[in-house]
Amino acid sequence: MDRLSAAFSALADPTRRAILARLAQGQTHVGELGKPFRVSGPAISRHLRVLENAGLIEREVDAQRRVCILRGEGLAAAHDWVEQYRHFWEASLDRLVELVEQQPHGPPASKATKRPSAATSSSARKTRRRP
Amino acid sequence: MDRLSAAFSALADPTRRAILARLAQGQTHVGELGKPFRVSGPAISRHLRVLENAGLIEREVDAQRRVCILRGEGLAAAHDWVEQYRHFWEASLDRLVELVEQQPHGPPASKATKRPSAATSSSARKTRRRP
DNA sequence: CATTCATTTAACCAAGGCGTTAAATGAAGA
DNA sequence: TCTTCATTTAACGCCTTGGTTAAATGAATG
Repeated sequence: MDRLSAAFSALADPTRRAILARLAQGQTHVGELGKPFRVSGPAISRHLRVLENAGLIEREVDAQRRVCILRGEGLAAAHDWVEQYRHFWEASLDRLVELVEQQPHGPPASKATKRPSAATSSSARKTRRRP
Repeated sequence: MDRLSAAFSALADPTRRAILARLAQGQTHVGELGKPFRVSGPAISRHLRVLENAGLIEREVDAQRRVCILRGEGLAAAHDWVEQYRHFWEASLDRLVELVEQQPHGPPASKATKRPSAATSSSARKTRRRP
């Protein structure tokens, strides 16, 4: 399986995403990682293997414990792939904003009833297009 | 299955990613979409169903043809999730850049042998952190 | 109306994913 | 060394996935 597919596949599981979220706050050992979930040890162990194979985490031996560390680089490829499509959802949000602003009872502090271009109105979103 | 998991799961297949890439250039019908792949019609049909259930595409009926349209908004959640981790891979790239710049035979036009902070050297990457 | 084209549904199979419990491994500590 | 703790491996079951072929559906066309 290619690296990109492996990453997306690993991210498709909520438990694994939660594990990554936990590791984002700092490294921990396997037992600690498994605590929040009502699954057996072996199940956690396999989730970690999946994450490791996808290049999203790394494991280090600390005596009888195995410490897991987030490897953010593994997410870069997935990020870049999705990033290519950013303009598609921003474009449709622009259309939505336009539509709302065209309504007779538009947003309170709105000065214009219709914005001139999609590029300007896309700034309505949290994740902005860079200027 | 939650929406985020569905999106990541849909993206985990190279054929489906290729279909999305094709749709990014414009809408097409099913037959056209399936041409590049050596899989049967039903297989393509099911890939499209997966993409549709994940909210990544939309299908419209055009006589005997079914036209597929990319729905970029479906990628926004996946993007935002991964985006949270951006600082992790940028941080490690910073460390790499630092390491390279510390070498005796560093990059030609380099002025300093060691950069002061991670934030500044992260600009070495294509996908930049916003200021 | 019969045929053909485009696509989906049905039925099936092989492979893989995710969970379990039981057993193996290996370091720490009594 | 014997025991205990932390984790992994092995072996099993179940459900999903991705592919196939054959049949159904439904619009277009002769």
